[in-house]
Amino acid sequence: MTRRALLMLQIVTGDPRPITRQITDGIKRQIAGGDLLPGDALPSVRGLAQQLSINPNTVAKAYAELTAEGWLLSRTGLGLFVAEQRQRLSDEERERRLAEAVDRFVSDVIGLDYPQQTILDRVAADLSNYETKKTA
Amino acid sequence: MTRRALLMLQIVTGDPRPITRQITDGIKRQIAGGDLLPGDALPSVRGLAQQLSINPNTVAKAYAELTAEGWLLSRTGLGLFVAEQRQRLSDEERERRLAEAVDRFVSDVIGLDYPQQTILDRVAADLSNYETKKTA
Amino acid sequence: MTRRALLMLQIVTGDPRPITRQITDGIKRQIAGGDLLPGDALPSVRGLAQQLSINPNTVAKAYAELTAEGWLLSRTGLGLFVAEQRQRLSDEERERRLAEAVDRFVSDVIGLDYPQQTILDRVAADLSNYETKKTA
Amino acid sequence: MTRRALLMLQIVTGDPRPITRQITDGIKRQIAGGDLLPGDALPSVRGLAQQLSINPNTVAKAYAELTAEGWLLSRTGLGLFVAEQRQRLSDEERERRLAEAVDRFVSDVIGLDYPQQTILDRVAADLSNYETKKTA
DNA sequence: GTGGTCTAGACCACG
DNA sequence: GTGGTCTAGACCACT
Repeated sequence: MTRRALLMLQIVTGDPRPITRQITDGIKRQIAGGDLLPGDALPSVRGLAQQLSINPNTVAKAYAELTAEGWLLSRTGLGLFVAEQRQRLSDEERERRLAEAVDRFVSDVIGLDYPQQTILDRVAADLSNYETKKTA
Repeated sequence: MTRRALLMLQIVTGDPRPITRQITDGIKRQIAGGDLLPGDALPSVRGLAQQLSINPNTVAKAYAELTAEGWLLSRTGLGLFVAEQRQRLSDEERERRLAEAVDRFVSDVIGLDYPQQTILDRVAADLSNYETKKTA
Repeated sequence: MTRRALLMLQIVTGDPRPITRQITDGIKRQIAGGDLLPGDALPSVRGLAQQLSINPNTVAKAYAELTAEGWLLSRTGLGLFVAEQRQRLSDEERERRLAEAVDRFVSDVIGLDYPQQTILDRVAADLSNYETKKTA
Repeated sequence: MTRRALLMLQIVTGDPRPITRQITDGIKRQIAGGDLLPGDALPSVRGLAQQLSINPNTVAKAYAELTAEGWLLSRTGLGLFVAEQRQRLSDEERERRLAEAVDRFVSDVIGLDYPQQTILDRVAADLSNYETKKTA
């Protein structure tokens, strides 16, 4: 039996991230946080597009990216489902991506004049939403 | 007396960041890290463009952004200098930028499957390069 | 100095593969075969679309897939370039993909009534186009 | 005397192949491997559909494809049976299919960075499951 | 009904 | 000039 996910997503027009990114980020977080479990069915492309009042192609693109990255699994005619999570990337690639993300993040927050600890706390707070739920 | 900065900058072709961003990031980090001091003069647009083998327009754009954000100060006829103290952003703007950066960062590293502590350590390590130098 | 690649590609309408796949396959083979070297610039999206008489979006999609898979590197405003090849996938993922490809291939050729050796020779012939050139 | 085949088939949800393809592949392999012999009766459309918990239309479509390709033989009122000998495809068609399969396979495994010999060994191993049984 | 592909054309950021 | 995003609508295969 497959659960049909509700997907609490909302598109924010003022968000600097492109719509596709907002969708992929939202879904990744829900999977990482345990709100979406492997095997769960996602809303249909057309359905989510209507719900968010955006073009179906935009949803399809977001879904395609998540599928390519191994988060989702497409079963033609049936729909899209949350995939079993597995380690797809090599250690070198993971390290490279972490380094890149850290570099970008630090460049972003430099000059905002926040104490280092404040920044770390904020990251930890956001991050811990996922660590804990996944192991629960 | 004004120091004429050397600007140890290099454009990395493999870097996903646009060139403008690479320049602004590099300069911001050098100022935050104390390698560039208030009053130091920056290389001329043409000079830096030649040094980096890129289009002068790109350098000019990077300088313009840094000036707009208060990192640099233009003294007409003399060139650009590191500003005495940066123009403070409003608290709302600072908070907005921090939240956005954290959000993006967490989305980037989710799914890389690193322990939370590892991620925090990496951020702290990069961040502390600047904290310490600034207070020194 | 960057080479601007010629890209001997042609779209075959009778080909069962979608156009996007024909493009990605063709480029992957040229990279794997050493006809395209890291750093080489690819034809522009619009240019290749015109050359192949297809929609620019189709080319863009093919390029985007190759970029996501690490074959190409996008430098906004400059164009797309052949990336340095590195091991992006974990050993488990590589093994999984190989197994899947073998399984599909065998299913495809079963019942064609070719001797096993004939099939292997054909695979070897195609495969060796790339192995040898890469090490050369 | 006709044997009623058991058909050790199972639909794998994680499989990227459409369900119809999973069925046809499975049956073809069992025939090629000698597990299903000419004259053996196949499970009814409804029975197999129920056994696999899938839509009867899907089973019917798979059976229709196999019948069209000469693997199965329909005896009206009695059901479907494994054909005595498959209808031979034209040499041109066989060659076309082999070339297409090889082309696709090589495109799939390029970039996985396996030594050519490893790939060939894997294909040979899978392939020999059928060659040997058929000649035995 | 489902997702996937392709076309067409507009708009934006970067160099 | 470059690629990237989004919209709109047509067509196909699979269930």
